[in-house]
Amino acid sequence: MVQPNLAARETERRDVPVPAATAGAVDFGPLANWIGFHLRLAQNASFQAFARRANGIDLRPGRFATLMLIGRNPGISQTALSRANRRDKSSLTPVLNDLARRKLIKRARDTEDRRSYRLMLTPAGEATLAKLTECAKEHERRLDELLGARDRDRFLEVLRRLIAGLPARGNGHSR
Amino acid sequence: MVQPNLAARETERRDVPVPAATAGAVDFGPLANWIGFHLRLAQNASFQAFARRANGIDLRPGRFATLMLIGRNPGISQTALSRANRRDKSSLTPVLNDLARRKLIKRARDTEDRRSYRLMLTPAGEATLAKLTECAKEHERRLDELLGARDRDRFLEVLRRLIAGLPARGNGHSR
DNA sequence: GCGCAATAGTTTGGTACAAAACTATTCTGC
DNA sequence: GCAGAATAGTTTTGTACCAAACTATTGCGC
Repeated sequence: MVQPNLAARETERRDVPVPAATAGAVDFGPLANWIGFHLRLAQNASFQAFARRANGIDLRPGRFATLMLIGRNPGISQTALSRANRRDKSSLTPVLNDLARRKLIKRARDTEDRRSYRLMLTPAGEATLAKLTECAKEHERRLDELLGARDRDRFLEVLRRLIAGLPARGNGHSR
Repeated sequence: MVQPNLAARETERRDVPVPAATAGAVDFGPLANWIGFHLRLAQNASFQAFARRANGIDLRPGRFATLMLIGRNPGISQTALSRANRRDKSSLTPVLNDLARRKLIKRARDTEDRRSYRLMLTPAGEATLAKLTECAKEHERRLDELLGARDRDRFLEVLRRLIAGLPARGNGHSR
């Protein structure tokens, strides 16, 4: 807990004015109780744990939601997908290019509105999605272990409240 | 509940053989109940809400934690800081360069170990930190409104459990 | 002392994202 | 029908991050 001085090892060192920082403990100040900070850490930890689990597969968690949304909504447009996934549509272009290059999705021009694409999974995409879904289920099971089923539900509900209640980019007043 | 103003206004388009995707509702499948997905959305929303609030100031939320940790731990080294902030040390270099360029922090070589720097705030850095802290307090108050004080505490506790329980990069045994 | 492992920080290369400017197509008012 | 607004997607630019390779300094074994 409280540090033995690493200075004392040597013979008498000079009385250096070392603050706690250099030793073990770091003072987080108000950070220690702030939601935002912990949200970042938790999201990060969850993301990395999932990525580690899905390591055998060639896709990272960011792509997973994309694949799932396409699989569940065949024919969806890029704009609708980007809204559902809460990512800017411009972020989607390179992701979809990559997924198409790997033959996991197909992009067909909409015959009625030739501006849009209609996205859908290829059989290979379905298979990859199934594998990732399995990884995600295990991941969620791990989270359930950590949280317990009852806490988990409340936790999810609170997350939803935050998501709905905080003004996202254009939210609050559409222009 | 959460019915963002999608383009649902003009739902009655022509009699296109449209799957649900193109119209208003998107099927999220299992995503709708997965913690990881909602963590990402919540973190994102919180981050953006904070950034919006701190708009007058020239610093974004990423820098805020850095400044706070330096302010609370004067003389801290870059490595210790990166560990506390859970960011790779290489990410820190450009951030600190920028903060130093703006005269918000000072970097002094440690006289006893000339490899390390000892970081501390300048008076301008203290002032900026104070302003940001005020923004963060308001932000947290907003979160409290959304969550209620009781839920908030449980929520924070659950976040901590996640952070501690999920294997971070090198985690499992820190030295 | 001398070499070698460990440590502090930087550099390089790559990924993921957003915002704004751009192209192509469709819709609306008249 | 045609000018201009709206919409779908792409490109460009800039930020934040990580991981691995690198430099400089320190500590360790002998």
